Amino acid sequence: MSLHGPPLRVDLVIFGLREESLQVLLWRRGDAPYRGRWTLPGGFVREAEPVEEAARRVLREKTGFDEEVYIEQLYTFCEPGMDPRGPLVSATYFVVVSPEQTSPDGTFHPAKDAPALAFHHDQVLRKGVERLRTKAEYSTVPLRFLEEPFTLSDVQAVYEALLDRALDKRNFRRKILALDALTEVEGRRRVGAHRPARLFELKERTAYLLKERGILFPF
Amino acid sequence: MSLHGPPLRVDLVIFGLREESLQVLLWRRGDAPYRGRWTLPGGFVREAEPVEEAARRVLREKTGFDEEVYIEQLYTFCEPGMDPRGPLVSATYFVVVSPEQTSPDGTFHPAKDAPALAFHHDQVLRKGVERLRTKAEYSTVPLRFLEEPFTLSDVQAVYEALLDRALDKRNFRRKILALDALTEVEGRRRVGAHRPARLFELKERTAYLLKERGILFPF
DNA sequence: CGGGTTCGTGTAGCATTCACACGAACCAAG
DNA sequence: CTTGGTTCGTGTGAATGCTACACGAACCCG
Repeated sequence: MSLHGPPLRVDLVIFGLREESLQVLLWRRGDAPYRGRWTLPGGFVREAEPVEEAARRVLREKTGFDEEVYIEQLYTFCEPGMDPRGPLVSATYFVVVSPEQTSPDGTFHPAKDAPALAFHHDQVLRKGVERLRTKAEYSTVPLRFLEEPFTLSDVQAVYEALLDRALDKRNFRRKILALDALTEVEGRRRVGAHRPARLFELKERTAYLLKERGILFPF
Repeated sequence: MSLHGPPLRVDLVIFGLREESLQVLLWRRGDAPYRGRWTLPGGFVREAEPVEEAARRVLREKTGFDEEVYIEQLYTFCEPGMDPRGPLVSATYFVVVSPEQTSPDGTFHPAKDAPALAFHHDQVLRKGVERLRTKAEYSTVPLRFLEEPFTLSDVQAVYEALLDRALDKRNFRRKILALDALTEVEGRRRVGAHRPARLFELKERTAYLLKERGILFPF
């Protein structure tokens, strides 16, 4: 029974959508070990700081994203050998940002064929991708990739990117509207010489899980 | 950036099924603080010990359960004030045991209307119950409540207990068998003056999640 | 005012889900 | 050995939900 434990870190898997492709925010390490390798953004938890708060702080400090993001705990890693410098506890968080939230110092990489990461971060990224995929099937979390207001075509594009297949337009709309998670707002979006599109917002930013026979996909 | 972090513990939510009611294993604290209050079983992680290994060790040492149980990480808690003695990281695990695995030193309590727990353990228990409920809908984890071999009526009883409602016998059997997760084994179970029941085992103990349109319930 | 492109909408066939009832197997007791 | 009581084990039809599919509407630009 120890009076203190290993150093406690938070590491973040930050997902964004750029040009219809799922991307993850990476940093390049400046120091040894793993100098020059890519890592997930992260940092140490301060004394008497709640972990989740630390995660939000790191998000703010290291990426410039504001607090209007979706964040949830992903998994906690602690195995000797994770970091050559010594034992470590790494609490990881899963973050979804919209393109509006910019000015990260890191750079976004496509989530498939991301480069090999330092430390245990490959493992973390894999877990994040897996989590995102299940969220895409059962929840409205993917809507957090969008800035409000958005069109139904925007929404469909998000789900198609995450599920990596085309979806039928009419069926998709029926389904997503049946969730009763969107509200139509005033105005239309007009772009190019096309019919303008209706605009929507999330009804409640908190209701993410679809209870009650709420399996969204498959189609 | 600290050279060490707060002490690291594991705390366990251990579920069992007794007489068709979901129960959770609790200990009574002998020392201050919270002397005499109920807690989840747990313990500190040793130096250079992987957390999951610590969880299995605690499970073994404090409850006598063998390693043939279902265990997965639940959530990691770390907020100042969780423990009056000081800061702490509590990695929690979710465990399902069958009635066969006995000789715990703690005692089982019904999961609904469990007594108020010490520390942050009420929070942990709530999270565990919630996790179990979703597992009951999407996975075969509930089968781990049973000892093998079991009858289909046993299986139905487990799901009915977890979902807290009656299920139709014929539909249930069709559905559970369609998962192709069970294998029939030799022999019958005969009990009382009744028609004997066929016996089954889990086909693979590792395949828990139902992919591919695998929503088990609702009916 | 005509062409090009995206937006927005209904239906019919098919598959899945649900509701529902009764004979079979067994043991115990008479 | 027959009867009674209880659990085991099984099929079908109706309703619901899912999927596949095509075309007019709205707009801007040239």
